[in-house]
Amino acid sequence: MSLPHAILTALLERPSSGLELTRRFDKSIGFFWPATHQQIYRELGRLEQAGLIRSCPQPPSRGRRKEYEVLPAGRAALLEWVGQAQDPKPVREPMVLRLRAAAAVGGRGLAEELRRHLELHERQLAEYLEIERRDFPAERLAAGDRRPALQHRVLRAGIGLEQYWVEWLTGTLEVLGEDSVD
Amino acid sequence: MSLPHAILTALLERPSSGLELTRRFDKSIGFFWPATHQQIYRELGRLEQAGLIRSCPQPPSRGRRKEYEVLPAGRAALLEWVGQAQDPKPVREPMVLRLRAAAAVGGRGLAEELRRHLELHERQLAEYLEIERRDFPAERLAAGDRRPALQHRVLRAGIGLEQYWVEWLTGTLEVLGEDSVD
DNA sequence: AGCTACATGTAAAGGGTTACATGATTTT
DNA sequence: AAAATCATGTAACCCTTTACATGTAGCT
Repeated sequence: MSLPHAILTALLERPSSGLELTRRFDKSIGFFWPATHQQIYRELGRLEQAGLIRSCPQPPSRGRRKEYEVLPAGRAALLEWVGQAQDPKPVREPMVLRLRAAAAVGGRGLAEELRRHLELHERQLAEYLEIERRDFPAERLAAGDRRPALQHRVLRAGIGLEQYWVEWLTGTLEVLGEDSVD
Repeated sequence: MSLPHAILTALLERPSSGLELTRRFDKSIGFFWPATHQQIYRELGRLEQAGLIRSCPQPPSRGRRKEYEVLPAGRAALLEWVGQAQDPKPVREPMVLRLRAAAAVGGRGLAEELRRHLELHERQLAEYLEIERRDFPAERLAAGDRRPALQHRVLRAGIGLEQYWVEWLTGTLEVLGEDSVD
């Protein structure tokens, strides 16, 4: 049940239409919870029916822009969700599986894939670092108000994860390169 | 399409019945691709129909143990999958979302949740390190044959990820603790 | 009027999760 | 024989993914 709460958070940060939300997801919240426009429209409908958000009172029609904002009940629901006990989502990482499969059956093409992934993760890392430079310059970090500090921790989670994969992939390529893989 | 290949890998390492596979998943492959017995039985049926595995020729009946082994076609399919181009799975991490929601709406209960997750990740890390001590003692690492080295990289992925979450959660708790969170 | 971009939505397929159902085997 | 346990399997639900469909607005 993360998507509806991700949407509530995004709408609290700024009221938006469905497509606008989709685009904002693509470059911020979506880093930790990606969603397509289909998912977002469906959830917007449910959230509105549940009375947690509302669309601006306009005659609704198919192709017309609908702007949503969070109602007090939505804010309350989000606040409750924040403190709920929820176990961490289990990891699902196919690349690691493929390495294990390669250990069992051999794998000629794997090194190339590892290099490709390394490049993808390096690119994502660079994007995160660029956002950090732009949104969290040194002086703001010293200021000590809580909100930017928390948002910075969110970004830091992404940075650290990408750094980790870069490191792991590099080390794995070294091991793989030590002798030819049949 | 990772689950069928995870199962093929496990069956190559050792032919097993469905329930046995489920238990083995719980303590090795499942660390990177968890699966319940329902998923596993469903996939075993599909893999058998596809001619990638076979069950020992016994009169099949509902409650009787069925042992599966990989056929040559299955090994070939796995080998092909290993080298295929597949983008990394996008991250989905609710805890990071919750932190971002807390930045927007406040969050009294979050610190407790962060501490609970910290403990869970510390426990998982300890389990991985125990496995490493048991299965990859120093002398085997020096030997230089490839297969254990690759399997060690798999375990190392888990260790590094858990270490990372421990570090991130610790740092986040510090930021959160600097002042009270409303 | 036709074209393009914008915006919302529907449909179908597949995987994961949870709860439940049933047959076989072992234990008491 | 009853109970507990092992083992396989069904069913329903939800979420995600992909492809497609429809309506609106602005421009030429």
